[in-house]
Amino acid sequence: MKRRYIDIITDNIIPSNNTYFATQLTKWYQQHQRILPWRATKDPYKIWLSEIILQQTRVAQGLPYYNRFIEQYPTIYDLAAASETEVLRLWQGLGYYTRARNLHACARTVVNQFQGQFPNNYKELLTLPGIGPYTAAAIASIAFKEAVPVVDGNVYRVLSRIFNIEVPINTNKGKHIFNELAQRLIDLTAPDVYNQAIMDFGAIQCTPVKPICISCIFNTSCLAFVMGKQNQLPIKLPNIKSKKRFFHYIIIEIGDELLMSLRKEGDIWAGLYDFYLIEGDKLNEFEQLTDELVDLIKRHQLPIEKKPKLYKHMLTHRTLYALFFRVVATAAFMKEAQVLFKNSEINSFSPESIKLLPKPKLICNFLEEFVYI
DNA sequence: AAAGCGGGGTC
DNA sequence: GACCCAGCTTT
Repeated sequence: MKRRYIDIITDNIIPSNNTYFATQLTKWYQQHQRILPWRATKDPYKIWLSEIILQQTRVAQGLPYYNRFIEQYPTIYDLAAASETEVLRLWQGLGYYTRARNLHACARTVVNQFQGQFPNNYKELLTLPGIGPYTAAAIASIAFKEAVPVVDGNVYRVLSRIFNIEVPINTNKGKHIFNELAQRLIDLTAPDVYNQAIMDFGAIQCTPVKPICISCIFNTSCLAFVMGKQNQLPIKLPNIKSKKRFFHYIIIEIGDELLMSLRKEGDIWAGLYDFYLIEGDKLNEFEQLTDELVDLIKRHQLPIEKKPKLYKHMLTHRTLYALFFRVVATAAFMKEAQVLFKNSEINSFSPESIKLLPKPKLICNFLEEFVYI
């Protein structure tokens, strides 16, 4: 009988139907598990919400957001009935805002096409917006006890160390091997407990830096620890270098209102509000900016106030440098400026209404520092 | 396969 | 500064 390549590799790591790992892990979990609000329920809505919030996000950072979302939207019907802007405002500060837009879209899909009930299996869950392989496995196993393994950052780390797997985790081959191994290790009778156990184990014991090997239940069988290389695993191909972007914001004041701009899809902060933005390949003074609105401001001879602070805003793969220029508009200026805004969503907002708009952290920082709201 | 997408914590 | 976090989507 022909054996698949993947079986030969994983057979070499661990025989199929091995239960030692799951048994030990579950025993550890019963003593050390974290008490988290989404664990006190089997409501797929709450489990789904927690999983979306926790994508690339630490529990400590996501927890207050989870509580606010449950308070604001106790059921999926409440979430589906909200506006996308309202959902983004509640998501403000958490980052990766596509998650919030997909969260909202998914709620509406479940309400409109699934009668308000989440599909109860991995394959169907995978078709919903914002639900990928990890999240589908988490919901299917935790809410519906389907025996599909979760493979997240914790699982890559725990398995790569215990079984000394040196295949890079951010490659298709790596993903395939870790998935295959995880499928062999999962407790088929309690996949919900097992999946949460391995993630808690990664978060509490087998941490990214300085894992607590001294008290680890696997410290006699963990191949990485035995070889003293737990800090070298998992292997990850190097990330791309961080690129710089240079933002020049023009803040246009009309009376006590400010012009705010709704950011479009296809760039960072889609769906959030900032100011009129001129991007360049370097930082420029106002006079050097080549832009229609700048020309208009010059023609009307409106005074420019350059804010003294240069903002340096670090994202994972971007470093943003931002300068802010303030202009007090006249009626004549605005009449001409409206023409330039015809293809954008730029409107004036009072300080009170600006508070309610979803905004990037950079813009929040600026507004706070210059006491605009 | 590679790139884009946030913000915060930690060393 | 580098790395990581209960990853997903698009190209």
